[in-house]
Amino acid sequence: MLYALMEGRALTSTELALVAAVGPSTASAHLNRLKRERLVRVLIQGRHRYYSLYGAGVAGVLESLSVLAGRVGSGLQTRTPDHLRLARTCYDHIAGTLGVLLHDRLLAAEWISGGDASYEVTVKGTRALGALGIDVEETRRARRRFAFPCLDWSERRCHLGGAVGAALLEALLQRRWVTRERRERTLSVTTVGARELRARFGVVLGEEARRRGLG
Amino acid sequence: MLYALMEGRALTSTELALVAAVGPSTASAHLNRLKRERLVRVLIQGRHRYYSLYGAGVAGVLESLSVLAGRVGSGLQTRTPDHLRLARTCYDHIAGTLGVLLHDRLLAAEWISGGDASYEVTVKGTRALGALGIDVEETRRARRRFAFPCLDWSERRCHLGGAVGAALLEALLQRRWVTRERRERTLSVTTVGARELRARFGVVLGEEARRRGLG
DNA sequence: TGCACACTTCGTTTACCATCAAACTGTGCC
DNA sequence: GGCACAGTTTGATGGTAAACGAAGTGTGCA
Repeated sequence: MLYALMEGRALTSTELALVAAVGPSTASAHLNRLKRERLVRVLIQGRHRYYSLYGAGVAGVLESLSVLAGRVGSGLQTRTPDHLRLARTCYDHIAGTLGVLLHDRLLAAEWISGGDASYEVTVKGTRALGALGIDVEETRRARRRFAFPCLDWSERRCHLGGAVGAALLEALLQRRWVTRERRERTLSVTTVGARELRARFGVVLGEEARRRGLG
Repeated sequence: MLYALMEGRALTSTELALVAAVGPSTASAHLNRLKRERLVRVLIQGRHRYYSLYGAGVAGVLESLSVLAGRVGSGLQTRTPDHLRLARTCYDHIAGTLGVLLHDRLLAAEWISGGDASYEVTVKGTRALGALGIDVEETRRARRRFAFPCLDWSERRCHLGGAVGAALLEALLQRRWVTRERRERTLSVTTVGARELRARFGVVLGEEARRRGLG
């Protein structure tokens, strides 16, 4: 949860529960404790509770801890379960190997452009996404960040976040190119999905075909 | 155990068991885990196993954690041994009461200026430090942070970190105004040092004269 | 007014981890 | 060789904390 908050955005308790892959009641207990110990602060707005890191000090410690864990573990730090590494959701968009590959292809094909803090969707991209049933102009009107590079936890590279990323996930789910696993953030790529992703995006998930059987 | 090792001395597993108030077998289990995770290293000498922190990174994280906990814990935090409180090194610069006092004097005398994230050395400061044998321009070329306020673990106030801080410690050691204690991060102020620090910086370590005898 | 939603509180269960005693390994010393 | 010491390994035990479901509170929207 704390690392999720490192991105700077304030997250609701439900979102944090998803991130941590625990139930809402469990998340609530944890967040209460974190609040009591002054590691997070909470902003109540209507029926939402927005949690964020308490201050720069906390962020600093987390940063130094992660550096230590990274430098230290040498081998064993990337102990992310395989099913989560391959394809999963990050909030409401696609993360994991699949997310990163898609992101890179979108950039290479010039569907999106820019970088750093935010992306734009090109004319070419608008047309191509339209063909997938995504209305980019409508997406643009959502009251949230439009498109941005979101650092991938397991891959340490970027995938596509924001309203466009969410719309893309929606579209892939709609067409059943990917499906959600129950009670997990894990995504499965279907047989059709694997073919289409390869045809349309040039994305090949080598290990995917094998693993999908395992669930 | 880790905080006990923060003093710099290598401790045996029995000593660490005493510190943690657990049985030797429990301590052994914990130390094994810490070793596996590269938080401590062990040096086997005869039938003794000397444990010490794995590196500066670990010490840094512990330091920052304790600072954070200090803000948090409210009551019970300042149980720092006196010899460490007075004067010690923090990586390669001066910390403890002496470090904080020096820092405050440097600011007040306008040898350094700025604050927050980093300091500059003023013209006046460049001249004054030059008189101590410190070439500020050369220091500036070091590939590291130049000068910054470093939060002091025991004092909860800032001392001077970075290349300038390191150069200052070097200069004081060179002139034997302070000396290193064996196997510790503790620093001792010599008789000459006490006089000079008072004359040149207006720094008075009231308790120092008394304590220095104890070593 | 009523329902959906966000989130919390409560009570229970379960799994895990810390701890210890006892037995074992290895070193040093007489 | 034998004893004392330093430390580890093993197996058993108990306490605790993490997790969940169910029920409750409060907010927003139709």
